[in-house]
Amino acid sequence: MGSDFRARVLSIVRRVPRGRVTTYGDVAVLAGAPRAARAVGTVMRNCGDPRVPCHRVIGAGGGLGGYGAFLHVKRDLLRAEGLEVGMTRVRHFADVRWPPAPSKVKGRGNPGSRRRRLTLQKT
DNA sequence: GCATTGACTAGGG
DNA sequence: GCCCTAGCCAATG
Repeated sequence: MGSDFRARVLSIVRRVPRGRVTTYGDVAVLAGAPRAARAVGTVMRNCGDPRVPCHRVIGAGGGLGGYGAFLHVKRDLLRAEGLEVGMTRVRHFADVRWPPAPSKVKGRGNPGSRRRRLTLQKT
């Protein structure tokens, strides 16, 4: 395997149960790189593994994200799994999200929580 | 080995 | 609620 990160990401995505979805950021966290959400997208693009349900990986907030030139296919696949998908968003996102948000665990290191101080530094 | 790109994310307007 | 900006990481040229 080229990169351990890539294999790890694929492993996690494979564990996503049918009828559920996860975000690039979540996969990145599970992969051990909470800031590598973008890299996760890169891995997905070159998943190279048909058994990896890369279509279950969507963007933060329920956005479909991307699927090359077959975004409509991704939308259809999610709908086929019983999910309500809008034009560019997945409905009931919080309900179908995976993994289920732990209530006891508070140490949730969100990716890029506060990387920037202010955007008004233009002066 | 450096520079650019991309299926990302959150904040601010 | 949509558009733009800033930062991070891995892959590709």
